[in-house]
Formats: sequence, C-alpha cells, structure tokens
Amino acid sequence: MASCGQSEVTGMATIHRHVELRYDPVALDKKWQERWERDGHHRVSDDDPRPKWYELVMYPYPSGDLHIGHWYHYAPADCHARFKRMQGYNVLHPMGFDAFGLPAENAAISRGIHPQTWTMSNIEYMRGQLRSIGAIYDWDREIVTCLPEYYRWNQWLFLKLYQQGLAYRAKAPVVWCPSCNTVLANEQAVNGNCERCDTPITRRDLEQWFLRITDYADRLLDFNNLTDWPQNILTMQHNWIGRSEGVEISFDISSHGLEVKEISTFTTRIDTIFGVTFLVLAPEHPLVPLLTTGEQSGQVEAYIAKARQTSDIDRLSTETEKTGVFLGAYAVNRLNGERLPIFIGDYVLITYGTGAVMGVPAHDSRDFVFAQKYRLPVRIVVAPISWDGSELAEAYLGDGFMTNSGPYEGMTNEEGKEAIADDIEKNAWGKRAVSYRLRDWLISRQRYWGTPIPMIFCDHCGIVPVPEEDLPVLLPPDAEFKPTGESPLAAHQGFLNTRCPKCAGPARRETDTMDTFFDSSWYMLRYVSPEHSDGPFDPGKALEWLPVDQYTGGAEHAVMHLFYARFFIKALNDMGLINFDEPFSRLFNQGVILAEDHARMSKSRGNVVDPDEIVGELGADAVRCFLMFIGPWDQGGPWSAVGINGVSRWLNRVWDILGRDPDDLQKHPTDPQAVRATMRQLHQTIRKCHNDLERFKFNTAIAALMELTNHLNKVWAEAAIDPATWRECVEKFLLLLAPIAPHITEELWEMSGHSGSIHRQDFPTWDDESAAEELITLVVQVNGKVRDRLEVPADIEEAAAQELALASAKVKSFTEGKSVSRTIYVPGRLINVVVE
RNA sequence: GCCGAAGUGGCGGAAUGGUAGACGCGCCGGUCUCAAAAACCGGUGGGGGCAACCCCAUGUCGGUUCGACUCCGACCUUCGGCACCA
Repeated sequence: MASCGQSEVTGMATIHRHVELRYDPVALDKKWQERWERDGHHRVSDDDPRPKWYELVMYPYPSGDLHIGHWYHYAPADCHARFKRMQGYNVLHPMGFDAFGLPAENAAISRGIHPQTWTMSNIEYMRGQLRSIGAIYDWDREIVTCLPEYYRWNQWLFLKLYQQGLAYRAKAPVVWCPSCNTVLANEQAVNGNCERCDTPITRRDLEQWFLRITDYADRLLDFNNLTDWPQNILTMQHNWIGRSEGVEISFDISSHGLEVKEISTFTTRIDTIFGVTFLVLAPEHPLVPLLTTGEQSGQVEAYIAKARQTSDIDRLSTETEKTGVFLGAYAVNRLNGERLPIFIGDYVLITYGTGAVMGVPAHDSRDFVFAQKYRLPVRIVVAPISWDGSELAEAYLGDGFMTNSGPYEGMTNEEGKEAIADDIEKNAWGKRAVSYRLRDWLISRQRYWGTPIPMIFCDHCGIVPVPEEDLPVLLPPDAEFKPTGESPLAAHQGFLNTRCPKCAGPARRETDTMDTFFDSSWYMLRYVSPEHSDGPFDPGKALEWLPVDQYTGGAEHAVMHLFYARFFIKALNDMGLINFDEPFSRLFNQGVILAEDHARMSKSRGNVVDPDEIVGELGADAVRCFLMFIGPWDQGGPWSAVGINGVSRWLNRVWDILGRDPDDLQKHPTDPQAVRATMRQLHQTIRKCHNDLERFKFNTAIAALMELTNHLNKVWAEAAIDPATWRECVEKFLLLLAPIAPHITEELWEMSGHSGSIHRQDFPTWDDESAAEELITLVVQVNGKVRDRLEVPADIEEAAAQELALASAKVKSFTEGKSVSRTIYVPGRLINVVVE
C-alpha cells in the first residue's frame, strides 16, 4: 500500500470521473432530502392503523466522523426498513447517539475541550452526514444519551434495579486499566489488555457497583424465543455463560482449631474424589492467612505479592507454568480420611466456583503438571479402557471404570458421579451445585463522562438511594478531568457534598459513573417516546412498538451489548414495567467493510475511504447501491473505488431508460413473444427482489434488477414490445429500485407524471403464472456429463423427454455400443441417461 | 489448544444435490471521433483442435450418489470467537 495519502485521494477522484453522469445525483440528493424533511416524510405516527415494524440499527458513538463502515451498516438497513414500509408496515427506524464514553473525556484531557462541547458538536456534524444517506430516520425521535433527559432514566432504572436487589455494592478484585485509570467490565478486557487502549490490565480490590446478571444466567441461556438470531451469537452467549453442573464438596480442616472447619471446593468430576492428592486455593482466598504456618509464611507472602503484580495477560495465559506454594497445612478428604497438603496457586481463580480446587492429577491436565512439578502423588481412579496399570504420561480425561475408589469400585464413572454425590449430600459434606463462568456485571467507572450513579453515603444511615423526585443527579459541568484513579467527581466539592435524604445530615455522593453499556441496554425503549417525562418510556407505546422486529449491528457485541440488553428486558419484565421477555426478535449481523487492500481500514494504514467525498461526486444512491452490491451483507468485503463506477453507470442507464418516450415503440410492429418474455422477466424479478430483500440478500436483488434493465435495453433496441408493456415494466422496475436508491427513483417517479412520493407506494407483487417459463433448456446428460441441450416446452412429459434425449445425435455418440440401464428425469431441468 | 465460519476466473461475487462462473469490475476487439475520454456493441476460466467438438477445472485427498461448489470423513489455509472456569 502506497503511503502517499494526498496523491491517492486525487487519484481516486480521477477514477470516479471515468463515468460521465447523465444526471446530477448530487442535486437530486439535496432536492429530495430537503423536500422529505420539509414534508415530514419520515415522521412516524403512533396511531397508524397499519401493522407496526420496528427496525433498529445499533446507534453510533459520536466520534465526529461518519466513515464508510457506518454507511455499510446503515444504508442496507435503511433499504430493508423502506422495503417493509412499502410492504404496508408502519415502520419505526430511529437514530440516536451513544454519547457518553471515554473518547470525549480523552479529548478534554488532550485538547482542553469540554466533553459536552466535543460530543455535541460531533453530533451536530454527524447528523448532517447521516442525513446524506437518505435514510428514513425520524429525527423527532432522536436520542442523545449524554443529555439529562436521557440519563435521568438511567438513574431511575438503576434505582429500580437497586430496589429489586439487582444492583449491589461489593468489594471485589476488579479488572483495572492503569492507562485509562478505571475499572473495566470483564468483557472489556480483551486478551488481558484494555479493549480501548491495549494496555495490559491489572487487578485491584475496590468497592464497586454490580448488577446481578448471574441471577438471570439460566434464563439468558434459554434461546427459545431467539430462533431468528444467528447461531454463532447464541453459541458465544452460551459459552460466555459457561454453565457447569457439579458438586460443592468440603474438606475437613477442623484440626487447625480455626473458627472455619472446612474448605469448600467445586468440581464437575466428583467421580474422581478418591484421586485427590492435594488442594489448591486461590492466592486471594480468605483462609490463606489463617492456614499458613509460620515456617511457610515468608514464601507464601512473597508468592501472593508476586501474583498481585503479575498482569492478567501472564496470569491467564495457558502457556504460563503452573506454580504454587505449600501453606504448611493439611485438610482431610472425608470420603477416605486421607490427609492432603494445601497449596496456593495462581492458576486457581478466586472469582470462579469457591476459589479452591481439589487436585486430581490423574484426571485433570492442570493438576497433572502441578503434581509433577511439586512431586505430588498421582492416583488413577477412573481406569482408561485397556489400562495396564502403568503410570500416565498425561492426565486421563475420558470415561472408564472406577478404581481405587472404595465402595464405588467397578462402577462406570458416570454411575460413580451420581452415587458419590448422593452420599455426599446424605452426609452433609457438600451438595450438587451449578457454577457459571459468567460474573456479575460491574458498572462503576471512575470517570467523568457518564451517568452519575444516584447513591449517597451517609455516616449514620449508610448507603441511601437518591429519592426519585430528586433525579436527575446532574453531572456538574465544571470538573477536573485528570485521571487519577478516582472519579473526577470526587474532587468536585459541590457535587460530592450533599445531605442525606433520610436524616438530612451531611453526606457524600457516589462519584463513580455508569458503564455506557447501561445506556444502550434499554435505548430501544426510549425511541418509542423520546419526550416522555413520567418515566423512561410510555408504557402504552412500548406495548405498541416492542419488541424490536429487526435489529442489525456488528457481531462484536455478542457478549456485551446484546447480552446486557437481554438481561435488562428480563429484569424490567419481572418488575412489571414491560410485558415481553426479549428485546430483539430478529437479529442480523452485517459484516465488515474492508479497504481495497483487503485489510481493515485504519488511519495508520492510510487506507480509509471517505464517504463524504464519494457521495459528493456520485451521489448517495450510487454509494448505497454499491455497498449492497459488493457481496452478501453478512460477509462484508473490500471496497473498490473502480467498482463503484459499475453501479454509477447502471444508474445512468436507469435514468436513460426512464427518459424514453414509450410511444416511440408504436412505430414498429410488436413481437408477442418478446412481450411475454418481458412480462415473464418482470414477474421473476419482482419475486426475486421480494425474496432477496426479505433475507438481506441485496447483492443478488440488485443483480436481478440489472438483468431486467439489460433486457429492457435489448427489447427497446429491437422495438419489440408495445408502449403499455414498456410503461408497466419501467414503472414496476422503479418501485423495486425505490428502497435501494431512494433519490433517483423519487425524481424519476415525479418526472413520469406521478403525484405523491414513490416511497408511499406498495411494493410490486408477482404471480407465479406470469413468472413461469414456457420453454426450457433441457439438459441431456450421459452418466452425469452434459452432452446436449434441447429447447423444449417447460411441461414436457418424461416419456417425450426421454425419446428426444435418446434421439440426440450427440447422445448417440456416447451411448453407441453400450446399453442404457436407466434414465433419470428431473422435470423442468434435465434428463440423465445412464449407460452400462 | 477448543469452538465457529469461509476457501469458486485477473478481481468482487452467483448457483432448492441437476447447464459452474449470473451480475458487476478489469481486460481485449469493434462503432463513434482528427484524436482521446465517455457512451454503445461483441468477446473474455485453462488446455487441445482449421472446425464440429473434446479434455481439465469450485483449497487438497478420499467417500456417498445416475449426478457433488453443494452432503459425509480427513487434511491444508484464512478469518472470527473463547482460552487455566476446576
């Protein structure tokens, strides 16, 4: 990739001029966008008698510039929404801004602009860019999450969640980004690095606000109402929740004379309980300081200190050697009375299960390497098939018969699991339990540009929620943004100091703000009544519009936004605020638009495509068409500066075709066969467009429309059809093209003498009879290889087809001297002659 | 390492188990032009043949089938996701 960015841009502009435009698309964009706006063409009424269709796109972050990736997301989605509208739906296709978040604050720090100023001016600019798409957004419904009218309802919802016990404060080891100086959600730590700035993350113990999403783990695992979601998203959510069934089993430590008499561990392999030869606790486990003997304390403390410093990327890597330190203490396995040494090891996570594991080196690969390193015994208790009693080279993870297992000897390990679990429960040594990989959702952020968490700390009353009538808790405009690790709000005395709502004594406000995923977890509800001031949404309107019928956005939100939104809707449903259980009925993930060099677009690579420039030259319709034409929407694909000329030329031809006077055709005799063929192709095209647009297969829909224009050009050149047929064809064609290219079709609709907008017309319908072929090309195969092609009536009978096939000279040359064993006939398709 | 998706002309891509390469880009030839661009018309997977035609070809190797880009198995490559979850 050449790095001379400047000359490349001019080079690209030259390429565009390879098409000489016969009409002025830029003028049309302006004319119609203004007129649609003036006429309130895109305003959506709540009292429309037609069935509703809520088509939602993931709203953008107002970074200040709409790039071609936004176009790739929004233009096809708009086409689909327009298509549904022409099908007779009252379509809500709203747009807004995900306006809180770090970049605004970083701009404030690096350039001295207030986040509010930066964000709002970006929004202002992006509104104009979004308008250039020509989409049917109803701007009266726009939402901007950083405005108090929106975020007060974040606070309101937070209070509701708190009342339900779904929001709580806890000290927890949290993911910390030392560069952003804030806590991150688990989901925002990517490969041990901060999602935003790529800095290796560390852990910190902090008092934080959490949402109890784990309470909903099982319900979030129920995908029965999500049959129209892509399977890969469901799989990701399934794995993210990571439900495992097992047993919590405790080991006796009463001999240590502590208040705590046992250590609890979680295992999915209780069948291996007789193979336990040691225990490992997470370094952060609360029993560690109590159990450590004086002799070992030096080593243990050093190990803990080191584990704290180790970045997550090292600690979580499967490559890292498993290390640990003996505490000097022992526990007893109650099933066989054995004494087991207790270790700490950083491969045990405090956040999963009970923070302690039973070490079964024979049947767990991690325990195996740990045992080897510290020379701990390895005892096989589930015998591999045809095991000869020799030692293992690696852990055996498969099934087998129980051995060295006391009363359970000889059972299959699956039977053993149940029998042992039963006995453990009978003796109250533990119980069957379910563990989840999923953690509660940490929503506290030590940053300024977010929704203040509406909580107050009072020395007398403890944690007191801000009363509803005191909302919103406004973000003070005059805060210092320097990231110190504490929220900037903590340094703002005016914000910090308040009165306790209960006792009216002096109190302090919570100074953390909310994760912006909180905002987007319910924004689809706000669009139905963006002005509503008695609650986050008008319940009647929510009832009317939701759930979202079609949601589109990137797959990168699989375990974050999409997951959180599902949780919110379930929680709100439980509170009786809404009456549905899933926010998005259908989900479609569009792919990623790549640069011409097939790499991801990035400023550093210098391969970014600027949509404004191309729209300013070729018009919005050409860009819309080309983005949809590149390939299947869910696959994404490379942009091509030359390729867009193809659709531009095509739109030129469309302009040309519609500009012809159909009466010119009267000067020539009409060919009835050509008329039938034309009508047939029209109906086939309508059918194909309908089916393809329904399923987001824009590329093949456009290809079919191109074929129709090619056909029309041909019959025009031959003057083979009559003016009435021509008129019907071009009119229906225009309607088919309308959702794809709204500006040119609106202009041509007006020019051909129609009053009213083309976009208020019905999408054309087809009938299969008119679309049916009269003649087909019957493929004749011999042993599966094509040997001849015959023009025959479409409804030809098998016997007749067989006779024709066998009579073919070409077929004869391949069957000569051989015997025909049978023929296979596929009606309307082919006949295959099988010889020998 | 595990899970998932995808590999088709020079390029983007099309094909309910039934004509592989629709549509478009690019390229080649022609028309128009003083010339070029644009536009329009025609051609365009590889190999062989004067030709009619024939052979080969959808990542690789097998399999199922009258027939496989499509279904099954193994492998290779690319791209996503997860990655000590006991």
